[in-house]
Amino acid sequence: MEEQSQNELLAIRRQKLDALRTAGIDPFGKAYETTGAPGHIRAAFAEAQQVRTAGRITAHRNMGKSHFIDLSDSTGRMQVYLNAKDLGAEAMAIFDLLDIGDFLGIEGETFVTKTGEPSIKATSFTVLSKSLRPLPDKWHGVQDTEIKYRQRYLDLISNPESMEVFQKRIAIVREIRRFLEDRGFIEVETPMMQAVPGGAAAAPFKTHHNALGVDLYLRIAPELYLKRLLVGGFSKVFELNRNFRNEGISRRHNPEFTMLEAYWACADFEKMAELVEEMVCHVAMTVCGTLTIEHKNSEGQVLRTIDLTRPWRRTDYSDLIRGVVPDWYERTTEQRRAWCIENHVDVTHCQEDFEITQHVFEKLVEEKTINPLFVTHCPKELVPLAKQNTGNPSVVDVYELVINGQEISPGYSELNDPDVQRQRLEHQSGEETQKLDEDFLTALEYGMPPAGGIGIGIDRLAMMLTGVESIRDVILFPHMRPKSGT
RNA sequence: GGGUUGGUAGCUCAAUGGUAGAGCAGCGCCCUUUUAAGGCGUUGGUUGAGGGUUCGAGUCCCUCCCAACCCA
Repeated sequence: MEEQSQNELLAIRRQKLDALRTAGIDPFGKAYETTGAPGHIRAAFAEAQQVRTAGRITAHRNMGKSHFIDLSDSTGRMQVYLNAKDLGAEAMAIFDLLDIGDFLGIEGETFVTKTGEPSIKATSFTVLSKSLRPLPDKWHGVQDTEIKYRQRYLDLISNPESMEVFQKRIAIVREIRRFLEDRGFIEVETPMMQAVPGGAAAAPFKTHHNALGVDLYLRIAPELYLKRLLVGGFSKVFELNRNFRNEGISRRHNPEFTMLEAYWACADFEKMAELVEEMVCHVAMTVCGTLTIEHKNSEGQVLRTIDLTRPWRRTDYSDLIRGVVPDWYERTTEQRRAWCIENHVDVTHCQEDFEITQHVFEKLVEEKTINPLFVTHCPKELVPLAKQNTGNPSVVDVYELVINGQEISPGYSELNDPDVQRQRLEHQSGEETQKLDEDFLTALEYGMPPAGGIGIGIDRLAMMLTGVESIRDVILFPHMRPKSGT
């Protein structure tokens, strides 16, 4: 409060607030019926219509006895024309107490100005909410990344391109749900607080339930619960919600992120690959209107173009490795290590063979793959929850979908042999291991149908489809270190 | 955790170690079809925080905080 009274801009707005109250106007008004949102009226514009709309004042062009303002919300903007003759001196005195940022309801008739702008000629206005702080620069918007992320509302108000990205993300999620429901998948909700954080190998967030006196973990994946539902008789299920991983924060990682997992009884990883291919193309067409996605830099130059045209490439994991180092699988561990050091792929001494190979894959295949690529038959150590290949038990029947240099989606033929599943979970090796969920193994013993399963990182999918380079740009409120003293 | 870059007015940005500036916003005046409206005038700063060097620090040095990017 002290800080506020020191700032002239805030003090002036508070003076106007008081003046509104003195004039008998409630600066924080009540419900206001409209005939449409600003953007909708503009999009379906017709002249000489009586309309009521409401929005935030985002621009003010003062011509003396007449004024133009823009009213905006997430639907867009609509210009309103106000003049002293129509509104009267009393109303104009109230109007003088308004600022950019205030919420205003207006009633009037639509017309087109002589410059061709669809407008509403106001016959009355209603103060809906006073803004006590000035908005960011009307032309440049918010550029400071810290403000964009910490005060996302300011980013949404002043940067239309940010609003557009989030509208697209929302549409992507909606279209995925629609797509799956159209194909008979049922959306379910499974625990986010789990006694054993299973289904993936990642550090969990720990919490405590007081009444039960037990530690619980925020889920790192819903997989083991969705498979219990396959046991329970659901044959097509999905869950589209948050996972939590207590790991690093980066351009590609947020501690909480959105994941789609879907399971289809009696299907396999190849059928799931088909499904994902169809789904991503459906989403791209409905949300972006194209299968050609351009990623541009801040100057508007195209950095890369992603072509989602079907069919997508499917290639064996080992063939991709051989594409990089033809005699990779004929080499000894030490020879592989030596190759990595020569080629600037970081390896450590505690890493096992499959991990070294995986590093080569990530650096020299994954990061360089822009167009969709299904990488099939990965080493079994990487995927303990998938069925082993009958012809080659060292690999599993899975795909890993790579687009835009990132893993977007894994798909498995799900392992449903309880004994093999126990063994695979108990004999995991390497850096990452999963905990044993005994009840999950019990469920498998009751019998789980063969099934295909997929996961899709929704944030990364949204990044790919909207052309942004940071996961923070597709998450409304990305995690930041709390600011001390505030 | 390590490295690089940055933090200056409400916002967007300037400023060889030598009086902290501009545009927008704000405030005042003019203007009844503008749209980054225009014209004239004008207010606004503990330069992220704290130390140090110096006659003098936004600028150089140290510590810390926050952020972005790269690496682990």
